[in-house]
Amino acid sequence: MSVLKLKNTYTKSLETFQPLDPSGKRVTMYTCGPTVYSYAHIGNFRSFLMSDLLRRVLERNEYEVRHVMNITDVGHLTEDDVADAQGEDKLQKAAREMGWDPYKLARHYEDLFVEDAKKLRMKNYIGGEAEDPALHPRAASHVPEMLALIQKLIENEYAYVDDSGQVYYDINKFPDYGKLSGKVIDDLEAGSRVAVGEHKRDPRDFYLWKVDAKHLMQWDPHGENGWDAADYARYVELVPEGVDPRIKPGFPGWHVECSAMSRTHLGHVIDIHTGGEDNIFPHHECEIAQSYGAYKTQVVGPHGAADQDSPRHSFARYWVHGRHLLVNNKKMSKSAGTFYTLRDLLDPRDNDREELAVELEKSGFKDGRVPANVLRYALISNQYTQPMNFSLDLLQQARASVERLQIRYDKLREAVGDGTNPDVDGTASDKLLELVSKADEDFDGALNDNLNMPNALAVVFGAVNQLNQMELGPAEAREALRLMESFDEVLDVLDRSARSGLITREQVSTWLDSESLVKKAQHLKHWAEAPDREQLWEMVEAGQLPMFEDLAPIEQMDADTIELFVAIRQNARKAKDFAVADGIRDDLARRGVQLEDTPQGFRWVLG
RNA sequence: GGUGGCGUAGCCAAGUGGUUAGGCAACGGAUUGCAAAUCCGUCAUAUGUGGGUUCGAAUCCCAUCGCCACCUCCA
Repeated sequence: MSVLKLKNTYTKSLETFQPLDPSGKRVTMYTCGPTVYSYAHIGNFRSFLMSDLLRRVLERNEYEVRHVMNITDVGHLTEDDVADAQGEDKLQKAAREMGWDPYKLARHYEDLFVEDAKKLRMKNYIGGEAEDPALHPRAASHVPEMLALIQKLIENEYAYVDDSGQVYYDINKFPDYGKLSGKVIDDLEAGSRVAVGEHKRDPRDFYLWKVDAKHLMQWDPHGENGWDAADYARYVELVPEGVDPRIKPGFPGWHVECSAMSRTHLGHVIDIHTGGEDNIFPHHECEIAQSYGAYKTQVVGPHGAADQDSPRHSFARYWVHGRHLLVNNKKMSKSAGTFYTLRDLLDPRDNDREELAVELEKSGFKDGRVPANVLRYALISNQYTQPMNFSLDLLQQARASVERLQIRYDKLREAVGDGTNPDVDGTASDKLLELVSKADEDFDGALNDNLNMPNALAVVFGAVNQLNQMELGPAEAREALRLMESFDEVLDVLDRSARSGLITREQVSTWLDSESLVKKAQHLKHWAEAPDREQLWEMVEAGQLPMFEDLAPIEQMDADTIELFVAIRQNARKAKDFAVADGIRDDLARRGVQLEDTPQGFRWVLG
């Protein structure tokens, strides 16, 4: 097994990954999650999927990953910046515009986000993990922890309270501020682009606690006003002596939430912290400053004793940042019409994007909708260290790639069968076993090389190509299927249900010669009085096929129905009545069943 | 203005001194009643431009053009 290497933003170098856990098993990972004031867009999801990919690669390396991704539902201002905190809270602004309570708005968009995340197969929202609030902490529910941290900062003299009762971080106390982003802090022109807060000691100081009477989400640090009962009980426990009396009722700064929540749910020092590249400065820089100021968190580098002499004043050992997604090589822009939420692409017509739907239809997307697995593939298909230029072309290519994998997967599944064939338990050829183990290893190698997905996909398609050239027995198919499933543990783009089948020529000729065809016809529910065999043939021969008009919709297409039409079609083919045969195939296709003639028989695929 | 990054065939995208990664598209062939799928082949000895170092450069150096990001809300 190759060794996982990651590009650490902090050191700007490729580092071998080693967890902090002495047993070398457990890995802690924190991702800055969405601010839930609107729909998440595909750029957000590219970033979150990078974290999902990293997590899956860690699991492939047999680590047990505890992945926390927060929900920001308070404190993120419209004009947040390094020097001052002007502007309105993003959530509050959106809530005001919709005439909603900000808590309601946050939960609304959080719920929608979770729906989207599930569709994109983000593992931290699949299964039991989705239900674990500790893995998806909400900022507004962690005000006790944030105030405790703020109090620590004041006690340690890394923060100060101004006349109005607000709290600021004192940048000058932390010389390492700027180490993550590589910024020379003196170069940040003090106050030139932002209004200097009157009460700040240095214009670059950032706020930890803000006082604003107009703000709807408020907490009183010295009483029960604004508190959820359970949170307040925890607060009293966490800060029994109370916080600095000068702090006035208000709300927390954006940066402080991640320091507090990652510590609460993952511990003092964590292994990996991820986010989008825009988070590097100032958000993550501020998180580092806060955690160090309050708890003196520091890490020695991953390379062992040599680093003991120069610990980094960071609470995360590896910082991993994804580059942004662009459209037409520019940032997404609503005014330029290049802004896409996930929903816009999955279901444009339901989201008032008729033009987009038409464009997608032109590109061959059925009903103008992009399947979620195709979007997932597109968003993870290049390396996270490169900006991604999103386009319809990219989506089309992703669709073709996913289809190629799906077709191979389906055929392998058919070859393995339902497990009743005793040959499945046989021994696969050495050649096949070698192919499988090499592909699996190369796939690891590519992913472990800083998540090099293009190389990993080259391995996948190389293996598919080789498999396509081989005649596979059941035992070989079984091994090959395992390989595909192993790839898909990371990619997660395949439909793994039994969605295809093969009807042999022998089966069809049996049906044609027996009453079983009529039985299949009678199976169709809409025939109150099913035709007998003779009537059925009359209909077929007359090319009437009236059953097509009101055939059951796709969800009700089952094996019997498909088999009936395959038999009828085969009869027409034998009679060289290709118009009827092709008509049946086209009709089935419209109902979501692809039919293929192969030397072995007739293959059907749902989808 | 400061800092960082990128320019690889029609498109996407690896490769960071030495045997034309891979995918998509298009076209030709095999197969097929027609399709679909699959295979073989073509596009392809491609690397923004101009120099330099080297036996050898997409890869290193210099210059130059173009694009992007962060520094200001952002994933």
